[in-house]
Amino acid sequence: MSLASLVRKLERFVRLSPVDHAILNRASTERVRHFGPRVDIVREGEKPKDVHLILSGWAYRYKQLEDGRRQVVSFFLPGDICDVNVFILREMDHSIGTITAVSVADLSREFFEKVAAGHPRVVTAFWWETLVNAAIQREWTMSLGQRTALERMAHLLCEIWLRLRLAGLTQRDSCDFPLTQGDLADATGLSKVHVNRTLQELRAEGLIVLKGKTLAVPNLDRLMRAGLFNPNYLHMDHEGRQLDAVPVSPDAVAG
Amino acid sequence: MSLASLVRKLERFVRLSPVDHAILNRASTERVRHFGPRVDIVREGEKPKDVHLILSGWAYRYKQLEDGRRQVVSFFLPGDICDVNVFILREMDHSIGTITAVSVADLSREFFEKVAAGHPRVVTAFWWETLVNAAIQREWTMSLGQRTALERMAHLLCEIWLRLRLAGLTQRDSCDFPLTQGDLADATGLSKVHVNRTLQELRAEGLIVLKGKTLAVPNLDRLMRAGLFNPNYLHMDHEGRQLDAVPVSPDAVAG
DNA sequence: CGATTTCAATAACGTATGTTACATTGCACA
DNA sequence: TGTGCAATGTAACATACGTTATTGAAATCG
Repeated sequence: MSLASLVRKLERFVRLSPVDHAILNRASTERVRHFGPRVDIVREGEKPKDVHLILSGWAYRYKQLEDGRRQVVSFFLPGDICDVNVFILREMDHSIGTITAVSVADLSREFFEKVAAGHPRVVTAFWWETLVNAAIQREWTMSLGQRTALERMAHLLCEIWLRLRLAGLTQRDSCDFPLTQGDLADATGLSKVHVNRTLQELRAEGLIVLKGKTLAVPNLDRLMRAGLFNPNYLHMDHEGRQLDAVPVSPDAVAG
Repeated sequence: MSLASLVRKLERFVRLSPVDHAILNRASTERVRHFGPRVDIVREGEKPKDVHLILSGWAYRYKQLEDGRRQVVSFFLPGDICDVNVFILREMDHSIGTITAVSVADLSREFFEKVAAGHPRVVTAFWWETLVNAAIQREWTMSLGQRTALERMAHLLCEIWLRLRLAGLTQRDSCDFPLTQGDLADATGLSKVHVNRTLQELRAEGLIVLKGKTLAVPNLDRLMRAGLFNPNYLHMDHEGRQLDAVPVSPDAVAG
């Protein structure tokens, strides 16, 4: 229920001024909405009105075919911005639904205009967010096209783990993990049964401990190897760090 | 070898002023490079320097696993811009290679700064380009995760067809089509053999005529139905058309 | 313009993953 | 504090697609 995750994430990449912080803070407290778990925030076909900033909880973006086949195309974790500047499009080409209870800040067109006019660092940070999201989507294409079920699952878990860590939402080697096997099936393009088999296999190899709604990753390196995971696409490091002398936090990502 | 395709595409979405035209024209003639077919323009791991505008020819973006598995994650057709503002990232997470001979205009950081400062219509147009590319990537995720081989292939062909048409590169019901079955395999996540089988099936049903390096689509509607193709994700129509009274060209997309 | 490589086509066979069905566990809510 | 529904787990069986191999047809090139 705060913008801490967003700021933590962006500041790894760009140094934000006090004024930048102020405008972000204002935007993320002005119009906040709360949703229960498993409800739609936005539906395909609607006119996009605001950009959504996830303050807390997990959500996903999904698409559906007429016959019901459903694909989760991305996950939204706290600190994620759904689609910078979507409102320039006439209608949504996908839906956004919640997984857990979610708090969302609605960011208006005017907010982005203000940012564009007077907050170049925030503009850069939002471009970074946009480019990283595009890179993630490409990596999913790679996963679905080339990785085996086991690799795909391991890869997805690595990605979520690192994104959560960047947002400050992991403890030691464990994290909250509200996704059901059905969710994982829709995201990986596998059947629920095969997701179950695949998770069993990852468990058997000691790569994950997944029980209830918590995930533990005892050895991230091994899980990364199992998923042929190369973190470069998350672009978690950046030149700007040196240029602007942003302090590098101790749990900087391996890579 | 011209920016006609880019302008044609963007103007369907946003009305550009003479000054906008001028800056685009200048940028696309200042630093032009020519490449032969089947060569890399950019390699994964490199520092991104310029943004590439494809003036002529076909290219693709691809990623590769250490063991050689390769996925084409997008195609670039004339008028496409590779990644608006990539240079803010430290290194490329994918490679870009040519399919045919290709002419590329290199767009500098300074160009984008100039655009941001004084050409709001172009800014909007570039955001549109960015958002549509993201939507295309999501649709590929959908295809790879949920569509069968036949649907996937039909869908891809529809997409390419419509994008070519938007760029003004189709004649009646046919177009240039330089992709090999190997390229299609890398893009659809299928094996070359199965791509062949799938194309045979599409041919047998009269949905495509593909021979040499030309593709004909005798009945786009039928091909779209075979691919469960919904063109909304290409966002080829827009509110701005009414607002700015941009003339709608006669071959406006169905859907 | 013949040599060489790439591309397309087809067949036989193998397998990763899907499907259906049902049992078990866990958790929300009465 | 059960009771019902969702989520997980497992087995038996089915299939869409992959793999390997071979051939012919087109490009490409010396």
